[in-house]
Amino acid sequence: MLTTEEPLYLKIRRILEHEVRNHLQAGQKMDSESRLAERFNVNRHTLRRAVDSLVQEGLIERRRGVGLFVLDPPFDYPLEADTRLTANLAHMRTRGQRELLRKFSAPAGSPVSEILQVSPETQTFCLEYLIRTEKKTLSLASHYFVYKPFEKIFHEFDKSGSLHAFIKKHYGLQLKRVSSVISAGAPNPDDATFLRIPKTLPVLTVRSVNIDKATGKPVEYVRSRFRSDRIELSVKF
Amino acid sequence: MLTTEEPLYLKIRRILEHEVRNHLQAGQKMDSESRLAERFNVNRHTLRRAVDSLVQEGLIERRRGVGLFVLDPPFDYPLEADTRLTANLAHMRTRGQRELLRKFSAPAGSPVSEILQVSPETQTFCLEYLIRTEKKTLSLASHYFVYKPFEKIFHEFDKSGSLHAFIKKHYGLQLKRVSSVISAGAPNPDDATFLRIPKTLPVLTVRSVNIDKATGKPVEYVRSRFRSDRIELSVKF
DNA sequence: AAGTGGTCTAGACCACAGC
DNA sequence: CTGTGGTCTAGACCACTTA
Repeated sequence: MLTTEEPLYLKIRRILEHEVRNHLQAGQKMDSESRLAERFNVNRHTLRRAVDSLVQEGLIERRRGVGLFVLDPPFDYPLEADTRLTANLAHMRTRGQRELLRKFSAPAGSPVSEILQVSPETQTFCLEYLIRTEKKTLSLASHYFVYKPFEKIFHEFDKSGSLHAFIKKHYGLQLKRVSSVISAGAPNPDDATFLRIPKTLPVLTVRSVNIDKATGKPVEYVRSRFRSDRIELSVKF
Repeated sequence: MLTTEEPLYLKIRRILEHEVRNHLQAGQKMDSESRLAERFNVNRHTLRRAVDSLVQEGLIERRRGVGLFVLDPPFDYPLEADTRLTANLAHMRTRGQRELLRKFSAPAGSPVSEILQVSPETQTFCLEYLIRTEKKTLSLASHYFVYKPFEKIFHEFDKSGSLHAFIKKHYGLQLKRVSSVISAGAPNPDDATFLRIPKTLPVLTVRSVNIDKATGKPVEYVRSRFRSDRIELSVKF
């Protein structure tokens, strides 16, 4: 079937890559593997190999039982950080819209309970936001509080205003960030999906604790995950 | 043939990886794919998939028409999530020995010249250190200075003391860090080699500028790259 | 229940390197 | 020539997601 030519799966790969980059939108669902195999008149294994290489390069994503999906193109994967946005770590300002992704309530569990200094069984809740500019996803922020006195936040806070302003207004507490810990690593699957990035692109994770200025007690635990291709963090001294 | 277990090719992969890492020498020829498939009682395609992943990780190499060969570096592949050290970003202290890797002198060039506020042709030099504890590599630090008044550092400074103390003693300058920018990404090939990490493990990069406290002029530019599996950064407020 | 991606088998032919 | 890795096909069953 071949005559010292380019392998079939590479040809298909190039066609698919072109379509993904130029004609499909990020997040869009693609044809299924069977359908694509039919279309190119190849065995599904051959088609699969082409898809493998696109997945490997982070252009598309497989979701088991669901289908193939286009990821955000890592076009702005530049050597230099000139196109990258800089988030100010001290104020944790990321210019961008905030969109509530999900909120849920659960027992504190292992990492959160120590940080908020409560027992692991204590009910807590979490507000999770996606931050983006225009159509570009930037980061994911998870805010943890103990449920007990702060349920008003869980039930009444809407994204429009400032979270800390809401807390000051309803609880009279002024929050203060005491420390942040910065790490880097592969995203967990959920985060990768929401941030629309391949699992090969690292995320910058910032974990910080906000205390009540008056009592010094921890009130809020924030875990933010930034796309490392679009965000860098700056610290002033 | 399967019972909700680990896929066959992953089991085989683990066995092969163990053999390659522990029982085979670098450069050694391995059994052929057919022979290995026979040995594990699997189809050649299944065996091939196991081999694929080892090739992918750079442990072995395929030579068409010849065979499989073990490659040189049996890099350790650690997932040391909880054993991570924390470096204090404010003082940039990383507990560990510092070892001079290389030093060189060259025109400032594109990124350095703007930061040190000199022309790109201005001669500068760089001291590069590897930081580690015991046998564990932690980070890589590159210190840039303009050559003009600071050549004494280049020629006389030895690793034993503190760099900033040396500068204060010989130049009467007190350095002050003004800002740091933190980013994450894949390591460049050189850095990966010195840090002894695979290209898939992200590094945390901190770029900071130290100015002369008196004049406010930039004196030193430091670029540090930390293994993201062993180091996280902490910032106090 | 239907459709999707994930794994595995069986067999075939090819291009390449070395004897 | 023989043996190697590289590609391709055909068909099967599985686990997972969604409706």
